[in-house]
Amino acid sequence: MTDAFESQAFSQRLLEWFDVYGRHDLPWQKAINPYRVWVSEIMLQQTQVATVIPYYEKFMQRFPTVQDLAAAEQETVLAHWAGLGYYARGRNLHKAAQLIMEQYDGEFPVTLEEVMALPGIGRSTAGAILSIALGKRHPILDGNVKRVLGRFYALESWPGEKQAENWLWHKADEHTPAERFADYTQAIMDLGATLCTRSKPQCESCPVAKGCRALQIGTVTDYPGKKPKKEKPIKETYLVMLQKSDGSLWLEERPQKGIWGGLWSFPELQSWQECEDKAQSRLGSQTSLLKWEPFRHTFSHYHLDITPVFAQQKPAVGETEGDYPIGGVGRWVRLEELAQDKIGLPAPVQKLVEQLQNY
DNA sequence: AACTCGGGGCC
DNA sequence: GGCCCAGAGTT
Repeated sequence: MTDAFESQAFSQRLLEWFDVYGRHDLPWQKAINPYRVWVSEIMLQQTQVATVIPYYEKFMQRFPTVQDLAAAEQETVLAHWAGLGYYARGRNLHKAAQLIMEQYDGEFPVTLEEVMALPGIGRSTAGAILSIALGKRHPILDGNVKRVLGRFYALESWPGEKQAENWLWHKADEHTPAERFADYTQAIMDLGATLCTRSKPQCESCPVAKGCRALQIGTVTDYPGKKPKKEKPIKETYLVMLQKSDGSLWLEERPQKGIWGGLWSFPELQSWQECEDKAQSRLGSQTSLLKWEPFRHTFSHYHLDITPVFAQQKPAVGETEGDYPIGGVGRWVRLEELAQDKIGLPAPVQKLVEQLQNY
């Protein structure tokens, strides 16, 4: 059997399966246009469909067009992103919207090079947008495609290796048909998301089971090869909750780079001494500091052991009630307002807010 | 090629 | 608690 024939059989069987069993009712499959598809593709990066749907609905309601998104404040955009993670996606989406307004007069670009030049869009996302929304033939290579093809060919390498990735791109292109590539793009992602899943794949229902080398070998989940693992380092930090005698809490906007970039948070400090200094400068000397039970927040690449510190200002005679302004971007916010989910807060901070409510 | 960004699902 | 997910940007 030649490779050309195999490829055609692969896409044909996949498309026939997609027509019957594929997902055709996802929110971004309605009223298809480049903007709607683009937003969905960005939200779906490293994030599952079920998680994305409510965020997508709210986002599109607030920013129905690329014009609306470009005109919004970054803070507003990030507030709609809060809880989705990878906040650079939200910042890049906003930046790219403004770029599209300025450079393309609001019309989404149509070439692979132009689309890939937009912040937050790599080769795979560009291919998905161009094929689904603009009817152009481009392969994609996301996590689903890597898994499906990695199994179909019993790839022993980890797809993160450059050689393996190049080889997969070649196969992805080879399998992309000359017609119906928008449907094909959806089809291979649907297969990976519903049948060819990471664990417990349903090979008995798979349209390309015949020809799947991993299935022939027997242990499908052994393919493609796994990422070599390494130890996560442990870092320690303090989150200090400064509360004025009127009950309001001090928030600071985090720098764009680094964890929780652009989100509002309690000040993050490296030592107890810094917490004391911070409390002194913002709340004055009549302040009691209380260490709360430390807890762990784990990122993909390190553990962060957080010690919450509660600094409460006592109203005292001879001490002014106002704050003691020292440099730094921040503001006082009432607890009720904080708990209303209006401001995008990092998960550990949100958790502390809940504890403060019950305090 | 390795590291940086995460919340959530799933086992 | 580890691994993985509709990845891309930076170093």
